[in-house]
Amino acid sequence: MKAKKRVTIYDIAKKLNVTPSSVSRALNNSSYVNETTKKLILKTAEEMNYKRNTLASNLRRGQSKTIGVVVPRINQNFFANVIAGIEEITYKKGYNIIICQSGESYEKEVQSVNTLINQHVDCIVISISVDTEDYKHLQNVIDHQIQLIQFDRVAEELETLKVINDNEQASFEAVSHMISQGYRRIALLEGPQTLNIFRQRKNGYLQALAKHQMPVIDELIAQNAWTKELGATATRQLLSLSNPPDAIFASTSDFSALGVLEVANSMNFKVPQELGICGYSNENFSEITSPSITTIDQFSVYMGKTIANLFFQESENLQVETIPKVISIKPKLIARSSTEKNQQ
Amino acid sequence: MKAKKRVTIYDIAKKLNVTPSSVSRALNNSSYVNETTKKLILKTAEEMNYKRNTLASNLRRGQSKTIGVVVPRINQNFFANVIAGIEEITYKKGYNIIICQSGESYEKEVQSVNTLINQHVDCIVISISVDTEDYKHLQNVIDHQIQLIQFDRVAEELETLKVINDNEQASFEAVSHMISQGYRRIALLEGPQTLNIFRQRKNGYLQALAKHQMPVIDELIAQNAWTKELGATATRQLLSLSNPPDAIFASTSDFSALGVLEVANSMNFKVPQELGICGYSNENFSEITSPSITTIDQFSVYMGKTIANLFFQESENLQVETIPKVISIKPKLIARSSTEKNQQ
DNA sequence: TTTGAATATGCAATCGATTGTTGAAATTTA
DNA sequence: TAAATTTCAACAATCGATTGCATATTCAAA
Repeated sequence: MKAKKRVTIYDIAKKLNVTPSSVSRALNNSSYVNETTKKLILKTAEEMNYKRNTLASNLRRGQSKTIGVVVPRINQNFFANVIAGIEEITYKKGYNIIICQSGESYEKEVQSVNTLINQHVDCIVISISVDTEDYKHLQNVIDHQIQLIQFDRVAEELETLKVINDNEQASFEAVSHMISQGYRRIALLEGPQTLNIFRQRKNGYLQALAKHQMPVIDELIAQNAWTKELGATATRQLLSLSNPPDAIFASTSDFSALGVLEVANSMNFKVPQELGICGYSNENFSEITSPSITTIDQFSVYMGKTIANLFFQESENLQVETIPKVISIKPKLIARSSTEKNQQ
Repeated sequence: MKAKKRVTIYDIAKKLNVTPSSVSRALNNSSYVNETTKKLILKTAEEMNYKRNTLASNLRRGQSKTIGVVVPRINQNFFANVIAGIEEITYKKGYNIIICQSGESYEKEVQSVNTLINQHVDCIVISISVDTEDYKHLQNVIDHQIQLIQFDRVAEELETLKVINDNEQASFEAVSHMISQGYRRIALLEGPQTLNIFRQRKNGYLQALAKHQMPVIDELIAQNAWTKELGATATRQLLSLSNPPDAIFASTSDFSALGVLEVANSMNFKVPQELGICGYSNENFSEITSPSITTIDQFSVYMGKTIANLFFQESENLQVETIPKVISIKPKLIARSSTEKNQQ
């Protein structure tokens, strides 16, 4: 049994003794077909189990109705949520999304972007990897007239559409909250400063300290503590200082905050009385640790929807050139037990 | 400034005064081109920033080098991990994946599958939604000669490639473990029985009871308790019984197990002494609740890799018809504090 | 009956890349 | 040097759907 060929508009045309043009017009609901023949064609197409070849259609039309998404990892809550949000909107408009993971590698990011350009996607949505330090591949996207939307981790100098969180503000609020709770030696676990989001979060931390006339103590700033393990290691060092911090802001993620909590427990620091903890991202587990962890919600699903809507707005709005636009979503501080020093 | 057209092989051909055929051959590294011209063409293509139009290429070649994936939700740990696993393998082979979410709706699942057929994907990987009760759309995939791989939640009667967990065995082991820990009245939170995985987990539960000559008590089996909220509600009822259970197996997910834990705490049942709890899926939070929750790891990323590898094996193996094949992955029981009755 | 408009359909080019066939030039062999 | 062979490139068809233009048909108005 050899592979049957798929049914094409030619097959339908032949069967009904009309031209492929008419079949195509009928399927696209064009007005230039007789109502009767249109119905007949649609009925026959249905019967013959015809499926349009989107490849051919897109080639002819010069668009693909596809959006490419590049993220470091899809099995990371934040990114999975953003993608879910994007998909929810694009689906309704009949668009598909192609997903690529950069795995935090520059090489793979470039390759992913190239694949998407080859695929003639109508838009590329990207959150860059830690490794990414030059943006030729992104410039390339623009040069190919493909809409580029950066989100969360963005290359600031590139003038593209951006959907971001106001990290600095959120971070500022988190640290201010800790100060108002009575914490006085607040340590910072910072992420790789190549990523703008981590720079912004550090800024927010510094500004909150400044606003409250508190000194910046270098030994309380731990670099590159952006996983649970690295967070734990950094915490071990911090808590071993002769004058240890009374609070730790794990600005990178709730995972590192979790590392902090575990080390604090094992070293017998009482949370939140002797050590306040604040994380970032509102991972689902942060609510159920004991004590529950204060964190920052980024409205990730909403962010995804915003990205998709932005794309559709821009593509309907037929300006010759896109005006670089930045949509900033204000994250929300979620105060929980891990910073309730006052109440104790 | 009007949109520049993209560079095509014709542009390259014209510039170098050769034919498009030669350009194509050079780009595909065919042997029917002179080594010198090949190098020249490749160099020029590079300079002109040429990107192959995959649409045209695929149309001509009759394949798309694309795999479609349909899952209920992508921002659910298990599915996100499976997808990550698939992507890891397909990426290396130069394949793309297109993701669709069914959102547990039959309608949307059918539409997603149709879109993927239209896209001429080479393979469709699917885990069906709760709502799905007929399989015409899947049969349709087969009729279109598209490789179909079902995973996790599968339509058993359809003869396709399948990658599944041995749910029954895992469930059997989990309940046996609880029995060996000394629990005697073990309740079951079951999921919608339309899904095979939930039927299998129930079977495992029943078999474990049977093996240990324990009676099946109807009032200890709670139907449709497959979210955190539903799990909590069911638990409230179970613990209010005149003769409440001394353990609850939340066979649907760790989320419902979490619901159980919270209700147990609020109703002052001591876990694990007075109430044992076992979940399913090994969500990352199950390790850090207090007490930590016993659960079952499904090796989700590995499952994704298995799926992708299976596809490539089958497509290389040029048999005329695929032999329905089922790969079963044995999940692993992870015993934690929530079932440590013995040790207390 | 003729003219004009409206409607419906056919024809053929096009999107960009691939590939089987053919023929010319270059190289090897006799 | 002639014949045989190899190497390389051109030509043209093809994948399936879309669409501008041309033509045919129908019907109504003049």
